[in-house]
Amino acid sequence: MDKTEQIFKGAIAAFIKKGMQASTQEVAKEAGVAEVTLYRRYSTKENLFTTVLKNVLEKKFGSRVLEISKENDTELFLTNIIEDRLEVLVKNKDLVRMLLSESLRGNLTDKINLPEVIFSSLKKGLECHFQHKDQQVDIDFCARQLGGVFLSYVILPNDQQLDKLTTQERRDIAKKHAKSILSTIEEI
Amino acid sequence: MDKTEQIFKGAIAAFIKKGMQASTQEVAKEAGVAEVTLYRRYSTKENLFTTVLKNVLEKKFGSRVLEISKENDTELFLTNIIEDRLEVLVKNKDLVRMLLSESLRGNLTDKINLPEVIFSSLKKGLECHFQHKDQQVDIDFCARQLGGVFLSYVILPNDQQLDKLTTQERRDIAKKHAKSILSTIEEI
DNA sequence: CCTCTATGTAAGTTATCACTAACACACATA
DNA sequence: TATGTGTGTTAGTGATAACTTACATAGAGG
Repeated sequence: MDKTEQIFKGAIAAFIKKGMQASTQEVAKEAGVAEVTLYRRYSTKENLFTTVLKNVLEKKFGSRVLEISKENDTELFLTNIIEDRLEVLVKNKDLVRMLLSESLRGNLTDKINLPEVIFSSLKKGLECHFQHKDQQVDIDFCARQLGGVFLSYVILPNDQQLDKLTTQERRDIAKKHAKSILSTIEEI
Repeated sequence: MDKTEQIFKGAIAAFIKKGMQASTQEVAKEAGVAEVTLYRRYSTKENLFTTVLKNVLEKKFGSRVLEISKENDTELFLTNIIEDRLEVLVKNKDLVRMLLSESLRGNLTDKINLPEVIFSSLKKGLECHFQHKDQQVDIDFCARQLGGVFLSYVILPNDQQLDKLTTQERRDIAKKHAKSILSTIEEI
């Protein structure tokens, strides 16, 4: 089996369990690899984690936002973007929570800072959509509302287990949020 | 000066800087107290932190939600609740971010788990308000929307420094969010 | 003056952790 | 066959941290 793959998986597993405080020993154990191998390949623990996280961020959170933003109907566009991102975030809930926890602590560089990444990608999508429609909108406010929706499902308790709902039920929820956000958008 | 006060302040300062990983040495230094004093009083680091945090949560985040929920006009009620909580959260932003970070990591007990505390207190306020009005509303969805607003301002990057706005500007923002939430509430 | 309580100082214990060094082995390629 | 590359094993270093122990001191109340 590919050793790099092995190490990445082990590092993520350890990272999810303990955050950046996960010891290299734990990572090695999870990965089924000698501890010294990690140092030979990545020199330091910090380098190991940033390497792994950059990779994960691209692979698991790769954004379809720009593609979605071509949809011309704003309510549909918002619904799609919420549905899409919500699914990704909730499917990787543990990972997302750890990334949020670490970025709140200021442990992450800009490139692996999830709030930063999400927020700017949302803004780009919104800009693209509304530019297309020649509509002037408070992009920041709108992106903040969208971000708030995601954060609420990742952080607040009691989630009616979003991943256990049917596709249609999830879509209904996304639509409800979309309508709410739409109500604050004023046409010129 | 009161030693207990001193210790609490030092502990919070250290906690804000480093989270629960702050060493007892650092706490002692911040508090201007001998390290061993902390152990004599609180036995363990964990006990020290939970004691301090319970105290802080009551003192700094004490809720006016129930009082506010008596307001009969729903838009006004929502605006007030958003304005009130947003001010508290943003004024203690560093502390809030640390509390969120630690609770995401599962390091906190229920009683000092900020998302838990905020969410349930919001739900209580909403229940109270709508019961009063004999109106049936999806309390969970509504509380989640409110929570999302708060989280978005605490976690997402914000250039427009909420605490630097005038009272009126902040109120306008609260009102905008309130209207958005109101739009999802249907009367019977 | 005596005693009790809260505190400080200083030293030490035990554990963990990031990181290194030395050696051995397996395998591929020249 | 000889050599280099990547890996595992084992041991070790130096730092830090939670927590303890022993002893000295300062102030309050009897």
